[in-house]
Amino acid sequence: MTTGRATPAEDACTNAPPLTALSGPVSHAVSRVARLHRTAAGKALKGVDLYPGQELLMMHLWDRGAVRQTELIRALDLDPSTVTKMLQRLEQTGHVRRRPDPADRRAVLVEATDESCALHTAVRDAWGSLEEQTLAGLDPAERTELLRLLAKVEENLCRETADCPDRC
Amino acid sequence: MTTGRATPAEDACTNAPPLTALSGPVSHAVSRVARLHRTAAGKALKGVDLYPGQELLMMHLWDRGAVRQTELIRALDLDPSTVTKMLQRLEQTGHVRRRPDPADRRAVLVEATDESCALHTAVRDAWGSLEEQTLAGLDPAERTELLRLLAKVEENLCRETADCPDRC
DNA sequence: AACTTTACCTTGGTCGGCCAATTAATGGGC
DNA sequence: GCCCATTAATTGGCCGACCAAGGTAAAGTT
Repeated sequence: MTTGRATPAEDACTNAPPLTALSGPVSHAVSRVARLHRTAAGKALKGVDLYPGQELLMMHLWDRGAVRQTELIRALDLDPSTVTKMLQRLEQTGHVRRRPDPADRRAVLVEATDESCALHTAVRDAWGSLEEQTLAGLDPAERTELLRLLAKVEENLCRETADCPDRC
Repeated sequence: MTTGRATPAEDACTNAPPLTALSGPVSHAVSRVARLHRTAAGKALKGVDLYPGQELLMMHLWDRGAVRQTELIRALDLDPSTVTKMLQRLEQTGHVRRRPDPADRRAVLVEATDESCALHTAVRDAWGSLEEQTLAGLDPAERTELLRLLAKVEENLCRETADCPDRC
């Protein structure tokens, strides 16, 4: 099998019977949709001085006020180091302020700056239109069905991964 | 409003009426599912010497044999620079080989190395079980429905973003 | 009180992604 | 034949995300 020529693309490896797009249709779809969605979010947030991902953190701060970093880590389900670095950048761009927690000298309290509040509505609108764009052409029944199925999938992935002590 | 205590979390900003989780339910769900899915893929690929994202590129190479980089860029819908860097790393780890395209001196032909073919089935199995884990508890009708809705969403995001000259 | 464990955060490194700008080769119009 | 637009890749810089290790402070044990 090493010397035969066959069709140019075939037998590159073992004479593989199946093909990419069929091996995990939903998995592939999730990947693509996620990246497209993130890109779209990035564009929607273009004029807001926020990078995709930061808006979720800011939303949480706008909603909950001053919180300690651990809370963000749990709420956004991110790695601690990720949050640290995001906050460093957000602090540098003036969207966030950090101060030591008087009640626990290990902890840090984080809150949105007053200036950042100007972005609040802009972000809300951006996410609104993003949601609308995402769901265009889906009737209400389909939307709730999609949400239900995604929730189920999320639970599947979360449970089996088993790194969610309390979120599930 | 600076001195009042109110509820601890409220009025951090404008007295915002709505709240994070409600602003874009599907968008949030997509984000979370995507990250969980990616993490799960990473774990499944842990013993395979591949990082999440690389497996899709390799799958394409295994399926199609030697292709030029442009084809990967279009097939995976990634930025050219992303593909370049991924290939540099994959080349360094010995999974991929690059050689100049004799027909076009600008282009580069990429193909999976023979060694990488050992991973072929492992990756296929990993994605198979990942797919199964993702869809656990969904009956066939729900699966096809999910797939259909995701395709619709993908088209929405792809069309409006309008950076897909031919893919849509 | 002294020791051990646990919790909170940071640092350094690596990857996948994007954008902007560059180089090099091809191809079309004239 | 010559110039110019197009296409193929690369480089550098940035961000989100992860892991592994480290340092400090709090809580629990004995």
